Amino acid sequence: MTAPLDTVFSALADPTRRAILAMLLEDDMAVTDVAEPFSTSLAAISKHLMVLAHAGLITQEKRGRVKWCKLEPDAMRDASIWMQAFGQYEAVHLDAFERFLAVELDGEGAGLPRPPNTPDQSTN
Amino acid sequence: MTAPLDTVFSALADPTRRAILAMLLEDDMAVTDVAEPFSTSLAAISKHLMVLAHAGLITQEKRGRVKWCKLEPDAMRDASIWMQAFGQYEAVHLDAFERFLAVELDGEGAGLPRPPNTPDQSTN
DNA sequence: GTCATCGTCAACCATTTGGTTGAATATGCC
DNA sequence: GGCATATTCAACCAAATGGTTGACGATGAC
Repeated sequence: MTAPLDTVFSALADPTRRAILAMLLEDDMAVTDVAEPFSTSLAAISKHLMVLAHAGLITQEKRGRVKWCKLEPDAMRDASIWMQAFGQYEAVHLDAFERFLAVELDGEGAGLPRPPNTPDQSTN
Repeated sequence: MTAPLDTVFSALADPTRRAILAMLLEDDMAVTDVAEPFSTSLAAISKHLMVLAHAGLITQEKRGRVKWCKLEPDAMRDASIWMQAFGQYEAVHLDAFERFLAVELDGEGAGLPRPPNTPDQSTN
């Protein structure tokens, strides 16, 4: 159950959050340690982490009094695939790509080329 | 001069805007035609188009009294690459996609990103 | 010239977002 | 128990976002 594209893309739209994800690429981290390099308050970072967790981009596990944050790169998969439909393939290749998509994701939520008239996926 | 990741990701965070991009995958469209399938006002769609243009995801050209919108998939490139930096460590699930990629397209340096450590681009 | 069409602008509104501070809740340590 | 550490909660604030409506400037058609 990957988070909706809305949630993932908007989580990624903030530079602080992207920087946090990059930090977590190295290793799991405690909330306090995540916050350390930033000049913003701990509470603000805590909120950012909640946004990331809500998007599925990280998971958090409390061990003792420390809450560990773990990167979940899989959560980017749908968004990444969605983008590649545009970024790498010109319309020529689209048909093949759609076939791929139909198998890989089931349409819902991807909002892809399924012709117009599907302005939205309710999951906001 | 690709738009900063902030701008691109936040442009993509809205379902209406993603739907618009998907429509433009088919063909260039006039503003009025872009707006047609949506229930929101033309002015609202016009704003969305401005956001997309600002992110570089589309370009607009006025011919006569009609303003044509054209998809600019290249603008997603940096964002796409950024995301793939995370995906590459658990490429297992991407196998199918990569096979598709290899067959359908010839790399074009589009290959997977340089290793982590390129968390962000300062250009905000 | 007149009229309809295309699209944006301006003013407004409600909601969300990213930030702050200070208090509160766990939990570990001695 | 008492204190320090780790994290969130609550209340607040300013700015941004997505939407609306009505007026307005261009442009094409007749």
